[in-house]
Amino acid sequence: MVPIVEKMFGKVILHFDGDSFFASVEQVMDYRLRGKPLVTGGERGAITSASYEAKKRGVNRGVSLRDARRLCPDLIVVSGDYLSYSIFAERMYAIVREFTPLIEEYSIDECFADITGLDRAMKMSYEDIALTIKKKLETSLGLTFGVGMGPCKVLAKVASKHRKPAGFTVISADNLHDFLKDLPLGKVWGIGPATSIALAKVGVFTALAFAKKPKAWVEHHQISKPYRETWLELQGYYVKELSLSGDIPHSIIRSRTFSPPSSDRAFVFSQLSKNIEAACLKARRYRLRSREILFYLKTQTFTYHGFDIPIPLATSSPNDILHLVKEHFDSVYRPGVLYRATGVTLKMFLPEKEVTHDLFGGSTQTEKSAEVFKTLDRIAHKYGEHAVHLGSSAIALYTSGDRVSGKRIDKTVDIPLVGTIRGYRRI
DNA sequence: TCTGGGGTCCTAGGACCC
DNA sequence: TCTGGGGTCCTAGGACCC
Repeated sequence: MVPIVEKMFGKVILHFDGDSFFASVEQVMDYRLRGKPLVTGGERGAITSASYEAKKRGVNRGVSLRDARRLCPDLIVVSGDYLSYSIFAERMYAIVREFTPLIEEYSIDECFADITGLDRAMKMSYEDIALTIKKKLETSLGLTFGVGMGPCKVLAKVASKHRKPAGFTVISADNLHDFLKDLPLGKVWGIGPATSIALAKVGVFTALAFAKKPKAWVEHHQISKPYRETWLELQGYYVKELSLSGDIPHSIIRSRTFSPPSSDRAFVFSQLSKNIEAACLKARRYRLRSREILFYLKTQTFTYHGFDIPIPLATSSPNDILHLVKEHFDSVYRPGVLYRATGVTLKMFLPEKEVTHDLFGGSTQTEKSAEVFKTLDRIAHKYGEHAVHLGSSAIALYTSGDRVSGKRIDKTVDIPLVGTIRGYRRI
């Protein structure tokens, strides 16, 4: 067999992957849940994470809640508590960061770390370093992690997935071939259903088959950049750089599905308003202002209708944005059409301090708004995210589906700056 | 698979310009 | 009969991820 790599690898990359992360965090936080079959995702009626006790009984992601309860009558279903999960994620990053600053916070339950050269500094083998970090994560957090080590992100990820709970796997030039030879392409990070089908059509089914294709083949088939990078990484080259944290996000998205779907204009607009408030809140947390916004309505048939609006003066105040959205809302909204979700994306960020002031007083208005929202953010911090909200978000906040809970809502589509104090949120 | 929510990145092709 | 050619910028939308 022809080796697919001739030279030894240059980089040492680790991938950490929390096992059944959400379900495990729930069990750490509440001892009564330990040792019991548990799933999270109750808030959406579908499983997002299953504990090992549940998995043993055949309850997994993809199984409907109804089937899950049939398989496992004593199943415990909880709603996702994403605030707690992200606190555990922060702790995970912090522990890995004690060993190296070169860490990519990839997702709420995963990260990559570059430990190249650390063997000399720590006077340990790379394997021992990986196991040391793994142990520290597990004892500090009370969770187990799958850990993979390889010369690049793609192979580190293949490795961490290899043995499921609490595994540690190393991929090196010696065993690369064995790991890839039976690995279906669709299981490789970055290769999804569309590309799997396309490659199957030209006779490529496994990761190894793809990795071994010559350059001429890759060029001839016009493989696009992300897949060329994957092709190289499967051979053991380091191509996909870690994106180190501290970078500002490229976009902030907020969307929410509502049930039942609605064609009520005021209701749909209000949902959008609520999303805009939430997106702006996050932008302010990063001290960013946006210069472009995209809003969309999603119909019951899963088609999206959106509108892109440039923002003349960078802002993170929802009332500024809502006035723009209001102008264009009716070029997207169609009476009688049933909508199931709205969403908003803030893009083109500028750090707060770099916002330029124009000559016509526009920026002073924006600055006043910004001051108001600074105060509101302090209130929100104390009383909960939607304690104070825009009038235009009221319907969404007080309505669940078509039923209005509590007081009567005035169904106007307007944007008064400040709404009502909504009351305390229980923590 | 009758389908949450939050992201990133890439490419084709049109608009515009000289 | 074949209408110049080339560059840059921008946007929509696809594909993928957890």
